[in-house]
Amino acid sequence: MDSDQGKLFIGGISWETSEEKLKEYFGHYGEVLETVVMRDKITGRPRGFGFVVFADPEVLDTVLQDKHTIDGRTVEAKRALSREEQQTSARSGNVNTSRNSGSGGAIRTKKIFVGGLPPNLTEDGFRQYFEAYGLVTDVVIMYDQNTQRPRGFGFISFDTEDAVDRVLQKTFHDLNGKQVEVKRALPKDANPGGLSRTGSGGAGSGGGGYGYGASGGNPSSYDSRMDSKMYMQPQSTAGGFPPYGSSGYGTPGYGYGPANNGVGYGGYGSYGGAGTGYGGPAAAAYGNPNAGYAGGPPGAPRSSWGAQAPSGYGTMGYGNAGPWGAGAGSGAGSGPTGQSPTGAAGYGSQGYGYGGYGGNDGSYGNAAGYGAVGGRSGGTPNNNVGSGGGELQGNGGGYMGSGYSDANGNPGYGNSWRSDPSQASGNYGTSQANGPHGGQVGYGGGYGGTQGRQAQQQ
DNA sequence: GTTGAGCGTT
Repeated sequence: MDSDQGKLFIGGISWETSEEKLKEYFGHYGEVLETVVMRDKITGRPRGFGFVVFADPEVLDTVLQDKHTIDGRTVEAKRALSREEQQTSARSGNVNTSRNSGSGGAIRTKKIFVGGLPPNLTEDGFRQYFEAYGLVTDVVIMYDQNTQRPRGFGFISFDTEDAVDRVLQKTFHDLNGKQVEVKRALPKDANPGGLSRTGSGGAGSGGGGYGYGASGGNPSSYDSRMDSKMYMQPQSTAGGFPPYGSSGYGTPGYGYGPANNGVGYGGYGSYGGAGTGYGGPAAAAYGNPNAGYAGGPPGAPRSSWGAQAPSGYGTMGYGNAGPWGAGAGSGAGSGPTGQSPTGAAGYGSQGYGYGGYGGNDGSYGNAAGYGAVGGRSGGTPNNNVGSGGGELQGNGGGYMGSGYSDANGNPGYGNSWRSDPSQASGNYGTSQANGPHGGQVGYGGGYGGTQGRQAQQQ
């Protein structure tokens, strides 16, 4: 972590040792930017350790080789671990590795948290300094609600992530001789939890959903859409979304994603709700991704998620889930847990969503289109269906009816589908099972088919 | 006594 370059952890210090003392002592090795002695928040009693930050990280090499005795105690100096590393138990000696901060990182935001602000700093002064890095769209200095005293931190928003990256090139900035520390702003409101509810609840969230989908594969666009709501931040909060992260989302961006997803989904959900509206949010991506998923909720597929995740996710099923099969859907939405298991449900939903989607894209307008789709999907995945699908499409006509049956190939959607777990369609089937949406189900299937079609036509 | 703390409208 850049911010921790030049930072030493000093353990075992005397309770008598102050920041000043540390600074004086370590100042012999080089310029000390900051020292801190950690104290108990409540009692104020020193906790026996602190930190020293050198302007020049190379000084550490020397310091680390020496023994240090301060205030009569032999203290231990080590490279400071970043908070992230602390929690992840990444204990190797090299501190600067697993960090995604800064330019190279996948996570980007437009807002920066600025700590260590001098009390007398004005927003103007604050802004003027950062304007050197890009267009500043917002400046905030926080004050205590009661005392109106400056709280020592604030925020700077830029119009581009690039500007943020530039600022983050270094952790400490000198505002007229004062040192401030910059970090990416935390998600103010990114609570993984309530997502599905929230999202699905209001159709209004649709907008959010949109953004999401779009950004799905592409972290950068993310913020722009959700704006103030979500900020990704590399640190501890990430923990909040363990599942995702672990699953493969792997990249930080994704990990966070979940939170977002919640939102995004919501949006989708609304789509589904629309029922008619197939609208289409869904994306082309579906066809493939879903299939994979649906097919094998359990084991293998998982990995696939990872890869496809970006696109697929967004769209997928969450949204749908909401509307449709409440049960399943919500599960997925809620998230983390839902992942694999829910996946099943969710997927099914997805199918739906797609369907709708496809409808839009493709044909759209026609009901027929749907029908066709339905058939299609069925067909594609399954042998039998195949034929059916084709027909349907051609007809356009029987959207639901024909489509469905065909797709299933069998009367019993749910069952038949299930029989073919491996297939994407299978999932759809499942979703269909939900019932109300059965019609939609058809869609889902149709969707996939449609896509193929379109492609062919084109 | 050995790995931090501050995160939002003004």
